[in-house]
Amino acid sequence: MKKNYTIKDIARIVGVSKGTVDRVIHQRGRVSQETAEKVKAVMAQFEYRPNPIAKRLKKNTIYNISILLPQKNSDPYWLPCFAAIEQVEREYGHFGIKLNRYYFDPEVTASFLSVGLEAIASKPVAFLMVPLFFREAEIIAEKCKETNIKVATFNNYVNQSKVDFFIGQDLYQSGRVAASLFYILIKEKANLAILHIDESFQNASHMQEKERGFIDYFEINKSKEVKIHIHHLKKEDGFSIEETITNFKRKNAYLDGIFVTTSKAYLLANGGRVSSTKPILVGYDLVEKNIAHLKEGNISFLIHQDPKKQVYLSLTSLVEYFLFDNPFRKQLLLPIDIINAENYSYYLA
Amino acid sequence: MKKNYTIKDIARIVGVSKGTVDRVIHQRGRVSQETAEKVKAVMAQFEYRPNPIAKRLKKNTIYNISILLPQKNSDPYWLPCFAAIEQVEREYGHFGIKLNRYYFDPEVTASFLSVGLEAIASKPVAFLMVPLFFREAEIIAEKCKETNIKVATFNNYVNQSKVDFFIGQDLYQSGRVAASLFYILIKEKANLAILHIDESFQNASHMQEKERGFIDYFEINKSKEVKIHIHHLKKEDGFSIEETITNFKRKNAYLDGIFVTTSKAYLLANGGRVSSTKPILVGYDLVEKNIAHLKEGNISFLIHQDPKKQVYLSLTSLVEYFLFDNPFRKQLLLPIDIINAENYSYYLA
DNA sequence: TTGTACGCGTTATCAC
DNA sequence: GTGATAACGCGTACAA
Repeated sequence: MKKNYTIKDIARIVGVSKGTVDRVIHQRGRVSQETAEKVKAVMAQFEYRPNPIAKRLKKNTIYNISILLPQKNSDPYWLPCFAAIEQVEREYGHFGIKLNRYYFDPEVTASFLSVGLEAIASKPVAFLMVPLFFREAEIIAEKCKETNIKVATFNNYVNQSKVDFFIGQDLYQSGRVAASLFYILIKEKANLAILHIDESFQNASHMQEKERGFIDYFEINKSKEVKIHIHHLKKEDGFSIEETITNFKRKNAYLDGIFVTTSKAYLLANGGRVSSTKPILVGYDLVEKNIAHLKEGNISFLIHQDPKKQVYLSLTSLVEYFLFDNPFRKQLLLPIDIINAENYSYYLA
Repeated sequence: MKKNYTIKDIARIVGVSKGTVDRVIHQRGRVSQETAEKVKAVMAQFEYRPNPIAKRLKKNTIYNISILLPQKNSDPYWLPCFAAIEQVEREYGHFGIKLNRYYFDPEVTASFLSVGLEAIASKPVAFLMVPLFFREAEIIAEKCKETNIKVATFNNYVNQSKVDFFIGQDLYQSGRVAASLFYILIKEKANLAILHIDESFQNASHMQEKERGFIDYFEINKSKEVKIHIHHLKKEDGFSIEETITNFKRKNAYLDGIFVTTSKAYLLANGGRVSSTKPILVGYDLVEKNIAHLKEGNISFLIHQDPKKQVYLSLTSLVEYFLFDNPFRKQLLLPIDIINAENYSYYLA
């Protein structure tokens, strides 16, 4: 049953005033050698820890954090992020944490850069972004470093030396997880495809890592005979993305399984079947359309990247650092959640 | 850019003193009708929320919470719980939260009851337990209700009307998840066993729920021909548990897969193979021995019940209730995490 | 019915 | 070098 010793307790025990103890704690000098020693000894003895509550009350400063996100009407993958931001606002608003949202158009590279620069123009203490465009992200990160703004990133890799914090998944390993699922889903022989569907922007390294992990897994586990085909799919001129997909399926009807490395697995699950046996589908992300097909049995597994948790943890890491001096890890890798029709509901919202 | 309005701001705007505003907030009366109205209006307009920091500093009370857990040298499943307790202590210690640990011997029913009663004798504001013995747990819960102690439970069900809070998994659904994994692991025809291994105490309903979910899944998904055998296994007199298991395997060598409903799947994975084809194993919990067999390929999947998260969330729910009046849900069901050799590492510690 | 003053623990300023 | 004191926002006892 330990009491929390206060600065007052320490002062009383040593026989000095609070002011003196405070000067020792904050090393402001103007304290004699011997009293300083005595104060330090007593603090150590009673395990004095400054009360962060009182500290906060006294300081009473506002910490502005800017957040750069894709605008709401873009990919629904980002939707849960907004809830995380609101949650942090609720939990830490009274600690002086203010979150300022900035939105860019994920179809337009220039928008990312300009809105990003706008976001840091107000000199927040920290800046959180999803670095969809790594070149531009680095430019912004460098600007932040110049002006002493902590830079946090989530979901997409960017050169680690440029940023203070990254949270996301190990993409190589998530490719392996996908492969391990296919491994039990397929028969002794199978034709599998890795399908990179990318409607708008480039995210090459992202996909490459998943591809590498997927291939590696089957290099190591050779007891089934697997042929892996790699495809990049973009919306073809004059065709809708759905038509492009249908075209792909027609041309590749021999495939037993398709690993979709983006959140677009539902596009493959959609529409009329071309071959009599549907290919096995494994994809990413619990967006509404994917969930629907998961329930129907058209998609076997989804890998959950938990964007909400990514945002929540990046923000709370920063917040606790500013409020309570809690150091944060430079990098956090979230679990690679395996989702099927029986357990998906617990991961929503 | 909203400011956090304080009681002083409100008082100044309305043109009264802080005291008056405070009386309105806490409905202590002794305020004229019209000033009360005016104050309420202004509070609503500026979205006044009392500052929980200042509140806490002023109140300066200590909240004792007692926790009843199995002693450390029992099932390693409980180990992560201790880390969760320490984390809550670190995060909330300065908010006046004190956690008091009490340990019972899970082999001895009477120990659960006596230590449990001891834990609540000191009149904590809340009591958290893992109700391994539901009869005794109810007795303790009733005692708590009499003395106005909030009762929280985790991991094991107990009559919900007796307790204020439960966190755990939907066991029926976890049985279904296990079944859905077997469904893709097996061939067109299979003999499966549900194996309840229970070395010491009874936990009948716990296992029954998992069993029900497992069977239901195959009732619904009939496209594979599955025969399900149900076995209860206890240490036989004169034999070690390992010998009992070996004996079981010999007698049931025809099984294609075994669903172990406790954390003891490693016992089945251990030892010499009896039949030439090993049965597929799916079990529960990331205890060290299970993980080892998961890596080796002897266990296909484990379902993670996240005891650490269970304890962390039960405690923070209680804590936030006492500190900040945050209401808590009576029941929280955690995700049913699907773990295999490729993703287990992210769920440890 | 209303206003004032004090204290919670910390920090910072000011006077000795 | 050191101690006394004000202030952060809130709750409350007490004075008016």
